[in-house]
Amino acid sequence: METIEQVLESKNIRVTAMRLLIYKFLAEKQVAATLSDIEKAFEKADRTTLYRTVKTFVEKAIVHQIDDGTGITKYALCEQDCSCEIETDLHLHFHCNNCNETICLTDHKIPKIKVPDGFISEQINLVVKGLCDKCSA
Amino acid sequence: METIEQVLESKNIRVTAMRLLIYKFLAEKQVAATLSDIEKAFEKADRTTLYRTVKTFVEKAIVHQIDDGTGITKYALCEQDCSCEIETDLHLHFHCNNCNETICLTDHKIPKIKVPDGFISEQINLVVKGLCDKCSA
DNA sequence: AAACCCATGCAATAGAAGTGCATTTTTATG
DNA sequence: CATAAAAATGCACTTCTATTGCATGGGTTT
Ligand SMILES: [Mn+2]
Ligand SMILES: [Mn+2]
Ligand SMILES: [Zn+2]
Ligand SMILES: [Zn+2]
Repeated sequence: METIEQVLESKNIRVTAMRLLIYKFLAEKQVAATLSDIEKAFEKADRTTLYRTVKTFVEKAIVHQIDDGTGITKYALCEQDCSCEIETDLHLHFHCNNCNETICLTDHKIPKIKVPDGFISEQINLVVKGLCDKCSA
Repeated sequence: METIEQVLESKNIRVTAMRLLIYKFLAEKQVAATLSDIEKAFEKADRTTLYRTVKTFVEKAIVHQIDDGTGITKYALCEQDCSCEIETDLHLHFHCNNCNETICLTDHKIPKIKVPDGFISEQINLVVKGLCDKCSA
């Protein structure tokens, strides 16, 4: 089992207190977090620091960025050995219209999508909206 | 062949000069338009009017709203008899990473997506990014 | 003609995202 | 250990999209 420090170092991310805290926050959260969620969790810290920390995580590919259509970017830790870049590895995301939370469905990969002749597919974003398991009962 | 006036009236949208112009603008455009595109096309008109006109069109379901992941909402006329709401009728959208335009692939319906037990799917947003036919050559 | 509804215009606000620069903290180097 | 360099953090400010309140005015209805 890798420690958080090891995860960060393996991606050439300097270990700082703030980064450890944010990583842990994302790891414990079962749903994708907005920057504003992170702000609320760390009120002492400056917004810019949180913003840049998450940005670093995204650039170094330990966090992926989710556009669920709400207009607010969400973030979630990548799975181990995830290759966010590779099209065939991407999972789909579910956004609950009731509780407003967004969940990574890491076991549900995106099916092959056909595009017209002449078009070249590089990335795919697939978001399903509806009711999550907690809200559908 | 329905006139624009008839289209609007059939959806209980009052016909005004502005609305006819915006409808025509969207009809002639081959790609999805941003509010800012519409602004540039009608510099004499107030932004709010354009905003509310498009909003009306969306609410009355003659225009659909596209979130292509750029963070800027795009708009495109619905196909005739389109039912934007119904999951099975939705087409996918293509966003070109080069020319930055977004295109409705109205002939490419979204495949059936499986979600985990307990989740209820109501809408699906599928955006493919890459190179469009004009940019891939 | 009068009353009313609704589209339009203007001004202001909200909210997310991003940037420049000063300061502090960490790391590297002698 | 002392010091210089590099990187992270904090604060202020900006940009850009989206949205709302309120006044005005044109068209519709009675
Ligand atoms: Mn995810
Ligand atoms: Mn479309
Ligand atoms: Zn829910
Ligand atoms: Zn293109």
